[in-house]
Order: sequence, then structure tokens, then C-alpha cells
Amino acid sequence: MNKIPFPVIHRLSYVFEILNKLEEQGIKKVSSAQLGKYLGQTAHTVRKDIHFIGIAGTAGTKYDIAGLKTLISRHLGFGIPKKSCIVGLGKLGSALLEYTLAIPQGAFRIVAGFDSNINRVETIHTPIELFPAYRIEETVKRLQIELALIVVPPQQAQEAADRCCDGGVTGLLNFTPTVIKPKRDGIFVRSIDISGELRILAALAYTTTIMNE
Amino acid sequence: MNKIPFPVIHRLSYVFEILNKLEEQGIKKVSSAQLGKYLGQTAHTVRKDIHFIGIAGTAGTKYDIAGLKTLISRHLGFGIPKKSCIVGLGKLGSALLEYTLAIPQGAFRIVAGFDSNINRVETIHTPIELFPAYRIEETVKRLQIELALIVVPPQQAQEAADRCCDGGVTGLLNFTPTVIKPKRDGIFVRSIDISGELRILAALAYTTTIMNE
DNA sequence: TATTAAATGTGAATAATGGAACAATTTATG
DNA sequence: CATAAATTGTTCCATTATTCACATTTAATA
Ligand SMILES: NC(=O)c1ccc[n+]([C@@H]2O[C@H](COP(=O)([O-])OP(=O)(O)OC[C@H]3O[C@@H](n4cnc5c(N)ncnc54)[C@H](O)[C@@H]3O)[C@@H](O)[C@H]2O)c1
Ligand SMILES: NC(=O)c1ccc[n+]([C@@H]2O[C@H](COP(=O)([O-])OP(=O)(O)OC[C@H]3O[C@@H](n4cnc5c(N)ncnc54)[C@H](O)[C@@H]3O)[C@@H](O)[C@H]2O)c1
Repeated sequence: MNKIPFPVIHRLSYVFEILNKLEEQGIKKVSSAQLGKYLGQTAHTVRKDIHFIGIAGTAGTKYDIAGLKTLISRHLGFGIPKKSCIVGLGKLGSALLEYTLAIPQGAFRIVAGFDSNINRVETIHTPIELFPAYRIEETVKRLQIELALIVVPPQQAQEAADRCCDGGVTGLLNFTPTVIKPKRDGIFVRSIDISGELRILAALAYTTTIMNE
Repeated sequence: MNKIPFPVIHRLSYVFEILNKLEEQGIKKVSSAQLGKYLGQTAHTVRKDIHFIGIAGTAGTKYDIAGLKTLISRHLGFGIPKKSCIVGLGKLGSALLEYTLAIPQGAFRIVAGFDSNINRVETIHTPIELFPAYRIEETVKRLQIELALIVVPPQQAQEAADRCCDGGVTGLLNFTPTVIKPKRDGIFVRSIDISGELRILAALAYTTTIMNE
């Protein structure tokens, strides 16, 4: 199997999301140009990305949505949803819990939540199981959880991530404004830094202001 | 002025954040190697990024934190905080409101919030002013707000963004899982798609599983 | 059926990015 | 004062990513 460049994985996973939505609307076919429009990319890019994972259509015809979904699923592993957990059930964590449970799709499924504050574990109402933080490693192992959302205070982020790594997760999604390091090779970390994004936006608006003069 | 590549702006804005934290701790000097460690980047990259915006230190000595902050501020526009607003004060929006207000730094400052539900506008307690959604355009104009966080349901996202554009914002930070288009040229959009990020993480973990065989 | 339009697959060209090397400079030290 | 160590500025090269061009194929239409 060929190595797929990261930007391609990134875009294809969004293509998958778009295909899901189109299919929900009863649409059966879609062109690279249409997909490009949804993604904010050119049709060229879309075709080339798809080309990385094989042949998805036939020249002259649009892509068959069901077929393309299958192809992407097979290459990106969206067939069996990855079991996931949320660590830290504060203001953001509990919002995320509710939000992610409401998203129906094939890539991931939240199956557990953790908080060091036993009070939160006992008072939050949700269909999934919640545990105190000292049980992270044990539970991640037992349920074979693969992904973890880290939503604890920044000072606790690395420690919480470490426990998840010890339990055997393969991916961490970090919501704290700190850099967290995976404990072993083969564990991926992605970070969502909201204040960082705002800072970037502020910078972008400014640099073009200059450039336009 | 030279055009600064986007990845450089991205990283430099994080450097700025790190410098703030170090300065808070009373630290006065920092090397490219140290900054690289905080960023998860090499010292080479850090030096090269800084090189894009000018000369920040002298060979043989570490960077002076105050001086480097000034240089980045000048080029990325972090001197005067950009006035910002939050549109949509639901579960996520109100968490973001509280969170962003607690971050002290120079790039942005939240000054207003909007919601179409008058009840939310009246019941949320916060030091900043809240307005009903029909007053977005007027208020953004009056207060000269430059950035907007879009935190409304996906179906309302484009419309909410349009109102902000009409008011004159220069940047949109989109939290909804949809693509929103700026109404005019010169308005930047960045999106934070949480379920998208989870999907990417799921895909990453999977592709390496394959690659390792 | 012939022709036109629309669509994909694919290789090549171009552009952007990242990484590495090294000269130049300062500080520390004996 | 001389030397060694540490550190930045800057150029060059390799790699990666994007854009483009076009051959090929299908569907629609007159
Ligand atoms: N609230 C936001 O809108 C927002 C936005 C962006 C980023 N963040 C980041 O997300 C993180 C959480 O923010 P929040 O506003 O939800 O904070 P919060 O204080 O409301 O929640 C944090 C939760 O983590 C729990 N916790 C603490 N240590 C823990 C541990 N070791 N293991 C498990 N749980 C632990 C706490 O009991 C608490 O319930 C912070 O790092 C914050 O910087 C928050
Ligand atoms: N909750 C989460 O953890 C989470 C995570 C990721 C993304 N999101 C996205 O963020 C958005 C908001 O999510 P939420 O959970 O806070 O939803 P929510 O329903 O709790 O809040 C939405 C708020 O927007 C207001 N609103 C609706 N139309 C509006 C308009 N035209 N102008 C101004 N305000 C308007 C509503 O009155 C409500 O208060 C959604 O698009 C959701 O997909 C949410």
C-alpha cells in the first residue's frame, strides 16, 4: 500500500463527511467540481486526492457517492467506528460529550467519559458510562478505546494524555493550549487551540491590510 | 513588505503565545532551540520563521523575549487587540465566551455577544454587552468589531456570517461543521471542525496500522 | 449515427515548504 | 588575551504539495 500524504488524508476525510450529507439528501452522484466547491478546493485537487486511493469512477460519468464512500472507508478505516473517550467533563468537555454523541457517522463513537471530580461523574446524565480519572488506564484497556479527547485544565493535560497512552490509545485530540507529547511512537496528536486560531485570524487580517497598501 | 507564508504566520502566532507565558514567569531570554521544543519544531524552523519578519537578535546571544515580542507584534498586528464578538450563545458559545474573556493577551478582545434567542441574551451574566441577533450589523459597525466567532446551528451559519460581513468584520472563526463563504474579498475564514478532526485522527491511526504491516 | 459536451484518470511542470549546512558573532573560561 | 562553546542569520538543496494540461471515456443530442 502506498503512503498517503497527510494533506490528502485531511481533505479526503472531509470529502467523506460531505458524501454522507449528500447521501442523506438522497443524492446519488457528484462531480469533482461539485466536491471542490463544498471543500473550497479545485476540481483538480479533488480528483488527484481520490486518485491516491484508487479508481473511484469512470471517465465521463460523475462519481457514484456510495462507491466513493466505500473506497474512502476502506482506505481511511471508516468502516468500524473507533471507540473514543472524553477526559475532562467540565464546561467544554460536557458540551463536547453531548455534541459528539449526536453525530451519526462511521469514523468514531464516544463510549466513555472521565473526570477527576467524582461529583461530575455522578451528576452528568448521558447514555454512556462515566468513570473517575484514576480508572482511565484500566478502562481504556478493557474497552479497547482508541481515541481520547483531552479536555482538562492545561496543567493536567500531559498527565491525562499519558494515562490514555498507557491504556493503549492510538490518537489524542488535545483541546488545551499546550503542546502534549505522546508517550510512545505510533500515537498521533492533533490539537485544537481556539485562542491560537483567533490569534492567527487577527494576524491574517493585519498582514493583508499592510499588503493592500 | 514581503509576503509572509501562511505556515510561518501560523507558527509565529504560537511563538508569540509562548513568549507571553515565558515573560509571565519572569524569563527574559530564550533560544531558538528552546522555542522549537515548546512548539514541537526544530530550531532551524524557528530561526527561519523569525528571519521572515526581520532580525530579532544577534548571533551568539539568545533572543530577547521583549524584543522578539515587539517584532512579532509589529508584523502580525498584535499591538492593538482586535475587537471580537461571539455569535450564538448556546452550549458552546457561552463556554467560549467565558473562556476567551479569561485569556489575557494582545491579539484579540471579546467585546460583544449575540443570540437570536432573547432569553439567552437576558439571562447570561458576563461583563461584556449582549445583543439580539437582529442588531449584529449595526453593533459590529458601531463598535468597529473586526473578528466574529460563529457558533450558531449549522443551518444559520452562513446567514450569521453574512450579517457580520455586512457589519464590516475582517475575519470569521467558524465552529460549525459547514463551509461558510465570506461575502466580500479580504475577509478571512478559519474553521474549527471538531468531528472533522476526530475523523482525521481515526484515519491517521488506521493508515499507519496498515503501513506498519 | 456522428458530434458535442462533460467528466475522470494521470503524468508533467510549477510552486511552496522544510531541512541542513555553515559563516559570523558573542559570551564564558582558563 | 586566546580558545572553546553556544547561538543567530542566511543561503542552498531536497522534498513535498499544488496546479495544469490533456488523453480518454461516457452521455446527451441533433
Ligand atoms: N471552555 C472553553 O470554551 C474552552 C475553549 C478552548 C479550550 N479550552 C480548554 O479546555 C480545557 C477544559 O476547559 P473547561 O472550560 O471545560 O474547564 P473546566 O474547569 O470547566 O473543566 C475541566 C474539567 O477537568 C477535570 N479534571 C481536572 N483534572 C483532571 C484529570 N487529571 N483527569 C480528568 N479530569 C480532570 C475537572 O474536574 C473539570 O471537570 C482547558 O484546558 C481549557 O484551556 C476550553
Ligand atoms: N456543543 C459543542 O460541543 C459543539 C462542538 C463543535 C461544534 N459545535 C457547533 O457549534 C454550533 C453551536 O453548537 P451548540 O451546541 O452551542 O448549539 P446550541 O443550540 O446550544 O446553541 C446555538 C445558539 O445559537 C442561537 N442562534 C440560532 N440562530 C441564530 C442566529 N441566526 N443568530 C444568532 N444566534 C442564533 C440559538 O439561540 C442558540 O442559543 C453548532 O453549529 C454546532 O454544530 C458545537
